[in-house]
Amino acid sequence: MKNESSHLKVPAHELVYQNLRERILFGEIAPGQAVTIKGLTKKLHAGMTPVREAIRRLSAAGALTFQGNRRVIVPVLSEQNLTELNFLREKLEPKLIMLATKRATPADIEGLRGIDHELDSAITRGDINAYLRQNYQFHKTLYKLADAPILEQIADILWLLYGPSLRVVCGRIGTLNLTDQHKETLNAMSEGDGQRAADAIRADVTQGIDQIRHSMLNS
Amino acid sequence: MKNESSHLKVPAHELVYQNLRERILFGEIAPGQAVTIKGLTKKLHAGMTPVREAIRRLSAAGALTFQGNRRVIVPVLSEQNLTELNFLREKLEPKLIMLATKRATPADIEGLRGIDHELDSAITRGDINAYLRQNYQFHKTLYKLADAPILEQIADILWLLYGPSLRVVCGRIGTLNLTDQHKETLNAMSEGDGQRAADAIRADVTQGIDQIRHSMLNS
DNA sequence: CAAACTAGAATATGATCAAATTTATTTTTG
DNA sequence: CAAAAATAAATTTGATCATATTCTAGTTTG
Repeated sequence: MKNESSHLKVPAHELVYQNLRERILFGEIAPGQAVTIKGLTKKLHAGMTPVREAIRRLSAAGALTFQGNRRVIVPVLSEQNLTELNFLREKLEPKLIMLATKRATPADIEGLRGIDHELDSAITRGDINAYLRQNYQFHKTLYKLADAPILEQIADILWLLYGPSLRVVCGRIGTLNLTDQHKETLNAMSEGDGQRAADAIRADVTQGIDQIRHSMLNS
Repeated sequence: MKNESSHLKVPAHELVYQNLRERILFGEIAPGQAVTIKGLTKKLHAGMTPVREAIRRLSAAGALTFQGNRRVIVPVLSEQNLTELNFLREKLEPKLIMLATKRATPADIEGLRGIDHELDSAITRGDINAYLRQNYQFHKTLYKLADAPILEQIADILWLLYGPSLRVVCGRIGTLNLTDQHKETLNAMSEGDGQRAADAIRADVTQGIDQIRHSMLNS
């Protein structure tokens, strides 16, 4: 007899990982800020081993970097880093959208509209945290629809590199100046026009990176 | 004072990571094969914590995957995975070559010719292990020349996904049927013709993936 | 100014406990 | 009775922690 899908016990190291990942992804730990093992064990009420493993996973993804000695920080993006990120996201996201468009059901698209609506609401409320989470959620949902595990894996990694800086930008310029191409993307998707959806998302990506780049210049 | 070696203090977890990474990258641990913590502690004469951390890092990169329960294996690529890998490598490698071409000195190109020569030698000797290492070395050297850390990071991850299967192919068809576009790449580079170098490397990439795909079909 | 000291953080070990797989044993059933 | 199924014991492996050791950086002191 197998134990059905009853109680799936999630190990501590996994929980710590997810917790820390979100803190980084949504800018709770700012770029440049150090992360210590001791500090996390206290903050997260976890043992040393789980924290250690979570840090290793995130540094393997580039979300944390070793600073020479034994210090670990959330990396600060350089101008060149942004160019590289833009290059990759500009190729990846349109591809993922095209795959997603082929597979999306009307219900899927409806779900995406719901997320986008929450996103708009967060923008008008000026709720940065909700904006970041909904924006991520929108893209992440598309990745899952695309059903392309390796592309999704890489896209996730890129988001970990790019997310923290997005928070910095929003903290600086607020949410009101933010725009997105999600409506156009969704309209194209519901017509099954993958190419147009891809173009829209490419604009969305580049716009996001440019906003970070611009914000970095006058800082 | 530090008495003995003024060498850099490389932590055990780093050594274990590098060791395990190479074992996976060059197919010493075949796709589908399981990796256990206890097993590695014995084989590598290391403690549990370092082994554990190395496994986390590699599974964060996708070089190891959790198989439901608590079993960890080197993943077996599906047809679709190969398509995704090809898509990414086909974008990445040409870009890296173009960047490398801009920065390469004659000495750099000479070094690459040396590696390529070793590679040819390995092919004619039928030395699969040397072939895999020199082939990786060739590309890795180009990545470093490009001086684009994020692109390099992603390229490294892709290599971890694709390397193990390359070994399987070579074990099946030997090295004699292998070809590469490295000569053409190097000639183009030394003329500063990044576009031509990019085209050559794109052919190299696609050819490599196709060889895996073909080998997978009749297995 | 530099050598010695010190505090704190990271690294590493091995023990312990829990979960899962394997093997052995018993029970059921055709 | 033998084959299959179910159960129980044994073994392996993973998760976590407490503890010891090693480094690093900062401070004191000669």
